Amino acid sequence: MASIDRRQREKAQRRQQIQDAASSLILENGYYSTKIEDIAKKIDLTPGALYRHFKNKDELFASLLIDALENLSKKTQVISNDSNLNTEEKIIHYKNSLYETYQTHPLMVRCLIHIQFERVLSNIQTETALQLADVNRKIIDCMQVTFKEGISNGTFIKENPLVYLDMFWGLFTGLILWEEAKKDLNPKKDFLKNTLDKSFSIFLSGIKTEST
Amino acid sequence: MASIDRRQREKAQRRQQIQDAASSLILENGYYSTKIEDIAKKIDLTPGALYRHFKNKDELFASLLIDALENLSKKTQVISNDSNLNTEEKIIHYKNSLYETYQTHPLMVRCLIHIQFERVLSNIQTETALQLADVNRKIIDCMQVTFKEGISNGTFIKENPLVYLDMFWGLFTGLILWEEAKKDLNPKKDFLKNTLDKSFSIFLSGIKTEST
Amino acid sequence: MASIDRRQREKAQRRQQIQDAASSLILENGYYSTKIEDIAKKIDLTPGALYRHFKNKDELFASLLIDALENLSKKTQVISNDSNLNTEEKIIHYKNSLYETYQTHPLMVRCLIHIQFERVLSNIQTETALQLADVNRKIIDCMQVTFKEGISNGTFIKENPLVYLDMFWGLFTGLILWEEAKKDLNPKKDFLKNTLDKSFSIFLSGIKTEST
Amino acid sequence: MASIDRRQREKAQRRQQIQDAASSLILENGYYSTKIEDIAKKIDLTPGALYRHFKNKDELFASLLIDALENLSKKTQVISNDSNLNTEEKIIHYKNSLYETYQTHPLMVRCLIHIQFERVLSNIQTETALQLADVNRKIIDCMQVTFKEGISNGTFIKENPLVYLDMFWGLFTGLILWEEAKKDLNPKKDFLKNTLDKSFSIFLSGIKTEST
DNA sequence: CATGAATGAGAATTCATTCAT
DNA sequence: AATGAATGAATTCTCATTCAT
Repeated sequence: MASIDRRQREKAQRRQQIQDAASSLILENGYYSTKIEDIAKKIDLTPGALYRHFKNKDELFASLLIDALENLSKKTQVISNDSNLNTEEKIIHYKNSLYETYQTHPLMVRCLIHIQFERVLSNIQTETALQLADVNRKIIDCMQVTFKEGISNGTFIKENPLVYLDMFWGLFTGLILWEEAKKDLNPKKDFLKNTLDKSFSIFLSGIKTEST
Repeated sequence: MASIDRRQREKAQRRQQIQDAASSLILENGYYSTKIEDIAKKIDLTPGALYRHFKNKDELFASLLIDALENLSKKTQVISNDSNLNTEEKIIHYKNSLYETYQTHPLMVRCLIHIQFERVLSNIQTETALQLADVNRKIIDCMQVTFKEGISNGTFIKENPLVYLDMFWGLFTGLILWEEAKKDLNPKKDFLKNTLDKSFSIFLSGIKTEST
Repeated sequence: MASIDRRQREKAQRRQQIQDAASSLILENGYYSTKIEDIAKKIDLTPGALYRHFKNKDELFASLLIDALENLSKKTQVISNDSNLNTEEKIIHYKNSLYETYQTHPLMVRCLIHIQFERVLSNIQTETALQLADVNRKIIDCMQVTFKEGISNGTFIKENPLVYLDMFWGLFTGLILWEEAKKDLNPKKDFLKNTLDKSFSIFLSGIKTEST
Repeated sequence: MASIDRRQREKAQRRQQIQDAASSLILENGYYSTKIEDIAKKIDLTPGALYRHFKNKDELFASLLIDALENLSKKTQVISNDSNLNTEEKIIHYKNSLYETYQTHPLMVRCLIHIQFERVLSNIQTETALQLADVNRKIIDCMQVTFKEGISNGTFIKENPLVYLDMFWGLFTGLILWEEAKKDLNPKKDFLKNTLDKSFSIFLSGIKTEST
């Protein structure tokens, strides 16, 4: 029995190993340049072995995305329900969670963009696609509730909460993209955290009512 | 002699035709799904013929990007030097120019993102790469001057002008991405203009000094 | 214009060349042992070139079958409508047509069997599948009419005409299989024609009424 | 000692289990779609374990065939030597034995066809190949004797007995193929027995002399 | 200039078979 | 005896690019 447990643990570890290798290679060389063989080689395996863990390349890539989003989703729920935080603090915590997730799963944004722009991941099972859509929706819903809350309790200027939500996501995604691009040119320094913090502070100061 | 002129004009037209076809196909199917043969077929040409006009696929794609950026660069210069506009108005004009460029060259953002994220266009000549970097820098520089100007004339809160510039670009890029993704889900309505306007208005209200 | 004609002719010739190469290789080595690369090599092409003429391997193989069956279908129609032939003669002509088709398209039976037994050709377009089903049905229908005719005009013993049709086809297919198998062991002599003729003569003598 | 016996019994059972699984999967999905892993999974075994019982895939498949043919061979001998049966009855009993064998070992025909048409089982040991050829020959010989007997005792029209033998086998194999193919289209009813009986009755009535 | 068939260098995926545990 | 992860050799298919006509 214990050995079954160990087997499962080893299997899960191998899966994680593959995901890590894929993740780092995508990050290094980009999505389309990352070949199954490269991933395999990175962890001293043969390409065929990967197919024991993932049905195909797209499923492997989707799994990276799902893991990142699920991680983020959990954090978002906690923040949303935390009665110790006021609305403004929640938004700041959301931003920090996004940043943390990005730090540990830098692929999140990259993958999201690819899925959005390239009709990528065409070879995934319906179940996987649903899983993706589901976790995605959960995060959005959760944040939208907070923006609505802020409007009704007078923290934020009256406006369609969707505009705030869109600006929040757009700002985050765009800054990641932008700073990553700059990092390529000058890899020594990482200005992302600083720019993110300042930008979201401007964002908040732009949507808060006078009284606050 | 006149016939040489005509020939050159025809050649330029052909080039434009190819760019338009490439542009619309990339927009429709994504960057990686757009095949040389598809582009050729779209304008009743053959794959081989494209190579008379562009050295290779990457050069063709780079040319799309350069054209869009040059278009934007010109507009940006004009705004920057327009003494009838105050600083805030200039920012709004920049945003509008970006939006116009995006409307006529929707690939700009898409391409920028690809170049940033995919280390795409690896197969371009040094000259082309320099051209790209150059026009890119011109735009950035121009906008940065305006943000600096706003800080020195008291319109904007004192801050590193690069933060404003980054937020400006990040916000624009991110919103394009975000709204395009949503358009896929619900293609009926296009909320981009509205969200852009409101977001940049929030942005401005967040960076302006009390007195303004 | 003439050159367009020539191009089309050349293209058709190439297509035929591929079909011939595929046909002879399948015959030699069997269906599953026949690789795209072998076919290409046989006519001094590269694998990729085949895909200009056939969407994929299954489509190529299906085309062989369709060509053979269409060939047979035409002959069958002619026989069926030939008022100079009595019913018994028509059956003999059907048999001879089948044999002729088998001689020029030996794959027909082989393919039919594979399709029947192996759920092969899973990768064909709906259109191709319909084409196959259609030509198949035409042949069967045509022959069934003749058997019905024979029963109503008193040539054949009263029986479900489908039984006669099934026996006709079964006998033909089975003998091909059987004699081919024996040819492997002793390739010098070809007994098929003789065995076919005698067997169909026994078949006819078994279904004819006394009076005939 | 008894435990050695038991061990051998268990081993034989395992072997049978594997054969049954293979048999039913080949029948369901076809020869080429049946993977070692599927067979193993079906009886809660692992791929590696199968190799304790069969040297390789081809040997496993050959064993199925040999078993079926040996079963048939025994029945054929009994019929051939049964002095209570006249020649015609023997032929009918052969047909029924074939049908029974087909019912319990439906692979027989399928395998035979594959071996004949696909040069399959290329990976078997000489011994296995000889075994196959041997049991095959036994059956043929046995039936040929009966046809010869029928000719000499005046039951059948004078003809090369090989023609009768070929027609007998061809008819049986062909009908199996044909009816199985039709079963795919309309799985509700099984017309095989009826068509077989009627076809062999026509066969007999075609080869019998007037006097019988 | 244009053609378009052909190339050639991959890339993903499959699977019988092996082997350390 | 059994496990099952891993191998490795195929095999199908793709596509930017070239080149004889």
